[in-house]
Amino acid sequence: MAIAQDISFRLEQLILDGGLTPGQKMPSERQLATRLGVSRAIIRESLHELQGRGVIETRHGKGSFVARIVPVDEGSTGDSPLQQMFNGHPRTLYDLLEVREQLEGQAAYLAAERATDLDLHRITRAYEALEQTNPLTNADPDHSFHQAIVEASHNPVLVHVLSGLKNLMLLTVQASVANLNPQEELRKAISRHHKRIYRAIMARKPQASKRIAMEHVRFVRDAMHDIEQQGTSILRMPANTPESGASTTQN
Amino acid sequence: MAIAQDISFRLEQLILDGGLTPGQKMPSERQLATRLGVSRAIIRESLHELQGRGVIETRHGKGSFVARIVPVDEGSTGDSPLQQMFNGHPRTLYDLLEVREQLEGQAAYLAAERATDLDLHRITRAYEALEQTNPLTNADPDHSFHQAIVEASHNPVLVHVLSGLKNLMLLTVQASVANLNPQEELRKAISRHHKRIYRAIMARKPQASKRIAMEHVRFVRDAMHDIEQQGTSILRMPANTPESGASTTQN
DNA sequence: TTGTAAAACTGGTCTGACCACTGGCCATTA
DNA sequence: TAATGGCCAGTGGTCAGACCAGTTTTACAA
Repeated sequence: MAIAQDISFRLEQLILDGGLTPGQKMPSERQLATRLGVSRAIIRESLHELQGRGVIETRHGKGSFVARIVPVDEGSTGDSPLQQMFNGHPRTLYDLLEVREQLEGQAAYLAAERATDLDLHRITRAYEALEQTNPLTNADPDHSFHQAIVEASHNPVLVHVLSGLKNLMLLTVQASVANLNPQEELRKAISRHHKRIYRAIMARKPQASKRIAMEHVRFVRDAMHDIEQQGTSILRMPANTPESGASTTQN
Repeated sequence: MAIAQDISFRLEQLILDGGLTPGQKMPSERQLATRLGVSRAIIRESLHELQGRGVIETRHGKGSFVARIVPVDEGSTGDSPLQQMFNGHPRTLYDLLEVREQLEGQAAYLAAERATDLDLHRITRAYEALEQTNPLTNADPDHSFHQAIVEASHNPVLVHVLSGLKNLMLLTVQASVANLNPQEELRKAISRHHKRIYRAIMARKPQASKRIAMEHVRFVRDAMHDIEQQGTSILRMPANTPESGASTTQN
């Protein structure tokens, strides 16, 4: 599929399914380009499409904003309490992972329970590809692995929600923390987690799969939390950093 | 006015005023750029906007074509890709509740753990209002109750995701099942659940809150499942159904 | 403390390059 | 002759970097 279409789809999904609320400001075009790993031209084309659909509004020098949707006939609340909560309460990566912990756990559980032979084969292939890469420098195989598991849950809602959260992460994370800090120890721990998750699912042990998957997310969450607390020095990237891979923390 | 907007306006004029008819091919982007005296980037952004409005369609390697369908004028959402996903997918309600089970559980857990005095007060007020209504005929208090709990989790991501799922339910559920079938027994069970959830949160027992909340959702899920199995007659709603209340299974 | 100018954002536009797909032309081949 | 295959020009798709034009924040001078 064309990238621009994919991007506008993801942006719309993000807006509709819980990422951004009406009136809220979207990240700048340059930020979006960086975080989604595409050029600014693509971002602009996608934004124009959403503009055409009335999903967003753009103002020179200020930014793009989610359009206030006037519901069909509802004489509804002008400002949802939700929006207020969001504005004063910047969502954090921590919040995201708190939710993901539950969903990834459930996905692993269902995958262990419902996976077909084809699903297991896909998971295996993704796992093998994963073993040969450094998850901290290249998030793609990592993502594929988790994605395969989620899809094996055979719950489209779960797939959908987790996909939305992943997009949210791309927009939220202020520079990927982990992949700028390729700590060998962290890498090994994550690798160990993957192996355990993989084995539990292949052994069709739902409870174990769930437990391990949740532990995994919690581990990543705690690690990020620690890193954030340690101070900002870690976040400084060298001026000439090659964004090779441009991977974000997939965990 | 921004050039891109001007261009897309002129292009649309061109189409509407008879310059081009539906199905007809438009000049190439490079030609348009030359003739209108702007860069190709602008042309592309304008075309994307028209694309978003459904005025044209673009095919790689071939060109852009005037869309055959006459626009409904309103920026009415045709079919969101999401909705498509759920059309013809009868398991969806079940899938939805499967996900909600996890999230409502987590919300209850966090609420019991993090709720401020104000949060507890809100929950109490919502609960009291709830006690005086029949949740099967009026979903609003029910919704408020659950909403108050979710907000007390102080996790905006959780709030958002659950809000999205609720919207999804409104789109998905073909007629609310439960409230068409006001079975006294069901009503009492749900009421009992609410009381237990309320008490567990007020007592600040995270684990218990989570467990009970999950049981609650699972109960509703199973009930719906049973009802669906019993035959479709229940799902038929009168043609002229007033969506009054439009309450869906809030539980 | 207050004003104002500079700096640091944001979106708007342009350029020129390269990739990927489509369709037609044409030589080779069966 | 008819079918196959490669070549090539045209078209949309994407990218990087540059500069212009509004907006907001910062910092310094009065």
